Amino acid sequence: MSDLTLEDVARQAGVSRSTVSRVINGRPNVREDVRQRVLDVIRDTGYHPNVAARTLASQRSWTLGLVLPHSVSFFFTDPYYPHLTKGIAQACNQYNYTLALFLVGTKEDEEKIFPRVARKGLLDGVLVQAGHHGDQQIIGLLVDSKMPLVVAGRPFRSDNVSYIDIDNVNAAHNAVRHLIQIGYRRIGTIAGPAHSTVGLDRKEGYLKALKERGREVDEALIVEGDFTETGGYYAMQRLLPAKPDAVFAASDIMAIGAMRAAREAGLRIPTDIAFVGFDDLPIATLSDIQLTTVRQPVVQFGYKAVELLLDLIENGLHPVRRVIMDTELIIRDSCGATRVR
Amino acid sequence: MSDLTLEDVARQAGVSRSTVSRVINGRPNVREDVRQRVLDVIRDTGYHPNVAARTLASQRSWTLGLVLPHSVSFFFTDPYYPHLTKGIAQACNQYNYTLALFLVGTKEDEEKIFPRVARKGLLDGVLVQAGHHGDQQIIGLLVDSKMPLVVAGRPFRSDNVSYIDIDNVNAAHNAVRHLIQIGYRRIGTIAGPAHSTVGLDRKEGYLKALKERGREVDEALIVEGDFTETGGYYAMQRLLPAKPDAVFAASDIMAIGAMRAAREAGLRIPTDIAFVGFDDLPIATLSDIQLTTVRQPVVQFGYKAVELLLDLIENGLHPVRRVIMDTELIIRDSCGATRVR
DNA sequence: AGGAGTTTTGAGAGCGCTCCCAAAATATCG
DNA sequence: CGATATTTTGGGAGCGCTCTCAAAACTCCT
Repeated sequence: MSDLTLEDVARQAGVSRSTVSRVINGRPNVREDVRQRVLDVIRDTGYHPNVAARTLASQRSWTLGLVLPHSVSFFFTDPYYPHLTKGIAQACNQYNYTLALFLVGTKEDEEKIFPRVARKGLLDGVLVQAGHHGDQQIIGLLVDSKMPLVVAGRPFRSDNVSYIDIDNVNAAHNAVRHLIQIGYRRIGTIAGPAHSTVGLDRKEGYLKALKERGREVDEALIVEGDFTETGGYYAMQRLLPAKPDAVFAASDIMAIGAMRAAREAGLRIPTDIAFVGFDDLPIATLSDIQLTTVRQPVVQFGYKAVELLLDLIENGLHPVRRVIMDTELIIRDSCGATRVR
Repeated sequence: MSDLTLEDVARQAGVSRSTVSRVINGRPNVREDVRQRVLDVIRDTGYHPNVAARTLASQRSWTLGLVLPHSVSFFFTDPYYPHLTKGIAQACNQYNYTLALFLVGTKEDEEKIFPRVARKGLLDGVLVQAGHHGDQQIIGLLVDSKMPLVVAGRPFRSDNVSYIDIDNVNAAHNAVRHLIQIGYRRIGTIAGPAHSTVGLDRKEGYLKALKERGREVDEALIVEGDFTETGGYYAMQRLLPAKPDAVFAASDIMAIGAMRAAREAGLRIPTDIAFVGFDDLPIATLSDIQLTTVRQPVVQFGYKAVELLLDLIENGLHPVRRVIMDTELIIRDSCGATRVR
């Protein structure tokens, strides 16, 4: 608790500031007995280096920023984000970094936050959750400032930016192909918003699966949701008149909402209508009917994103890195594959 | 982008470092035209002060820490926490503070995080989400270190610590009284864990309401959940044999789980069994049946917690502050009050 | 115009650390 | 055993800012 300085420790250990600094930073060229003596003093006094001083002198803050742009205001409605945050926080703990969280709520927030984030001195690197048109500004700012940056999710303009993503097209493709194979004829989709790469990619996968089998694409079977439960609910209501016998939702939470709407309309799942979600969050197994869904490794995704960022910090921004993580289709009850058809 | 320093700005504006510093910090005693000149240079150059240097010199980091101890590992299962975080982040943005997030996952995390948090230099103040036995250690550490500290939720030992909470006893009391007034006879509760103050307080409110009406307390009608959906589900299954006609759940998410169990057991809500939750998160209105619940101002709660912390930082740690926020019973369908009985 | 009071300005000393460099101590070898 | 190579150590400058204090520049009186 004492406000000890390096100096104090040095004096007590009978060595110089430099030596203590070496010990603290685990650098070589310190005689073993001296190192031990210093370590003892540090333990006894409960000394901890002053972060600000260290940052100033070394130009390294050991702090990473996580920016959640306004576009992820559904941070609070989609459990995906807490899980992602968990992975990120875990990695930060692991690598002894502090995590600074920037939740952009309003335009004014942006003005306050963006300069802070883009400026050296506070952050060693930044993670941005993106994939939305509106996120281009902060990404551009960060790229220009040469701040080490990893985007979680494919950004719209991805030249010169390192990002980590899953293969959304492929994952969606697999999911829909599965529905086709089971034998569904009228497969609808609740897509994500058109201004998000995730939404676009998953829809593309859906279309790809249909076309591959020579199916005609019925626009009435494609509706857009906003990655919220309520959004899924209303999307489903719009989808209902087109009489789908199966629905691929671009997120679990929308699938949940959609199933609610289906049930309200008197449909039984999966007898009357099948559902496949995306994410495989715990919530997928909590509804009355177990949701078939695309599992993506959310927590590891966050963890990996941090590791990628550290790589950029250590080894330079170029060449730009790309990481694509694997997904897996988890078959449960809601798609009807588990019962005889 | 440039790595400008105060010095550079001063030179360009033809003044001294001190004057620029005054301008930046909005201090008086700068001639208006000089101030303007400096401001212009700052704008033109895009200068931003180096955070580390400022922190070192002023002993103020303009950073607040949010510690989510291991006990809130359900950070990821209960939407309460994201909402709380939102309020906290909003306030930080508002007051120009940076928010550092410490998610304690494991014992090893504690060892890394606790010293970092308790040490001056990184944080100006700390917010701890608590109310769990296991949280006493970090609270004690922080109190000892004289770090400005606000606990969100009543801690077990609250002497010498400033905290913010809602009146859980009273809120639960109201909710259960409401059920009694409607006419339910066998009111059960799914309480929170006994090692949490929230769990204890809400249970106390439940008991208080029963006793007030001279009802006998049937231990079979009291089961414990863990603030997860699954926990609520299993708790309800244990409760079912006792044949309750109404259930007060200590959180919305547990109420959701409990209702799922009730439905599976063939009970209709609220005809056969009524439910009241606690929190009034958006999720309360998303199940097939609208949940009657105790509304607590989660987002404002977080916001207020930050304001309280800033008060401690500005005006000293003593006297210890206590803030209790109001709750409100929101009557919807699940309690059966909206239909004739 | 001169002096007291007030406001504005700048010099300089830190804040607590890192890191370079040279000096001191130790090891190595012919 | 002295000369050279190597390792260990400490001094000092500097990271970019704040803040005190005294000097300089203005006010406002009489």
